[in-house]
Amino acid sequence: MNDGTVLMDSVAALLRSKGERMTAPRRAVLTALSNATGHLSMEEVVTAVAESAPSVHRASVYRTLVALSDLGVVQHVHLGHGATAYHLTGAEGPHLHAQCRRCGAIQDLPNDLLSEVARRMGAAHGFELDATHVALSGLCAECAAIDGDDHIVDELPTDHRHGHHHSH
Amino acid sequence: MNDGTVLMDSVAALLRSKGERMTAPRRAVLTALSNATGHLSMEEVVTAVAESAPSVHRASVYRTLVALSDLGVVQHVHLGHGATAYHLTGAEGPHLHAQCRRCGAIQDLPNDLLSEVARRMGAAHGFELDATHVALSGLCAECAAIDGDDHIVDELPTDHRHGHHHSH
DNA sequence: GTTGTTGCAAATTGTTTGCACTGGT
DNA sequence: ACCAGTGCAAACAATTTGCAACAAC
Repeated sequence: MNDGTVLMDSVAALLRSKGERMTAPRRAVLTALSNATGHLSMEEVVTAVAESAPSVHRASVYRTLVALSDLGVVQHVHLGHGATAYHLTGAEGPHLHAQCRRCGAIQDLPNDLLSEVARRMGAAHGFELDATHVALSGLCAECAAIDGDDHIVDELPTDHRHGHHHSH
Repeated sequence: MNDGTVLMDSVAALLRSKGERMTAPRRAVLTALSNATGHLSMEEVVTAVAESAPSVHRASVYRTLVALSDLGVVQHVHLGHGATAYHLTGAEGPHLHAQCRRCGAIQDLPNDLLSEVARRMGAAHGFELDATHVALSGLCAECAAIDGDDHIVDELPTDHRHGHHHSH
């Protein structure tokens, strides 16, 4: 549990400056995101919010996440499957993400990792890469070791995100 | 319209070797994928299949795509949003994909583009990158030019895939 | 004839929306 | 007091699944 008054106030100001309002659900979402170490899936946000404010409806979490995204306060990262992870902008600075397609663990990566590639893509195809927006896919060290013995999941069981899990 | 007899036969053999069967729906899906120049979304596969075999049910396309993926005959690429694109394995050799988050266009990229990065990730984090499996995100040349003037879509209207569209 | 596969409809899962009401400013 | 934001339920969309009929082998 974090103080978070500063965050709350600055976002409140930002909201008001656009004619929007700071409300309990929005506070709850912000709290959830700021207490989280890393990234949260929709489901995780909903769960976290439910703990601190059970009356907040699922739909409001969706709407809040959109609102805060528009504001630029939260960012989202598309993970391999259909899942999306959310985190406060600048929570830990801009960085890239890689997700293990077997265990679902997310790994943060330095944001300059792809800068050379980005430059090359820009030069060759005019494509302006935004690598922070989608997670790279692959196998984490642990899973790469276990590797081919049992078959690869790819379509994860709909929610292993974050943290390392290893079924065996 | 392509011949495709060779493909059909070899897949049929592969299927039989695993106790599975070559059926009309599967042929239709294979035909759809082999006639396509690039990648097809589920919707596009369904549509293409419907043309050559109207009696084939949506659900069978889903099941077929899974079956053929397990077989290794088709591959899928996760695009920015929840969408997934399918293509025959080796249709045009392994390659990377980048998707414009504004217009949704998909760009193929040489498969060695990330090899240096992959090496670095392997060395530093033990992460075994499989870059062909998820599309990179960014802005294509055209959209980068238009750029910031109207707001970026990101969550695409559920189906601009493939080919360039520019609403204005 | 056996059994993998299909078509269909119903069940899931994930997200959005219309609307009357509540609460921030 | 005004109107953005909320809770709720219903609408949507996308995908999966149980099952009887069917067809590949």
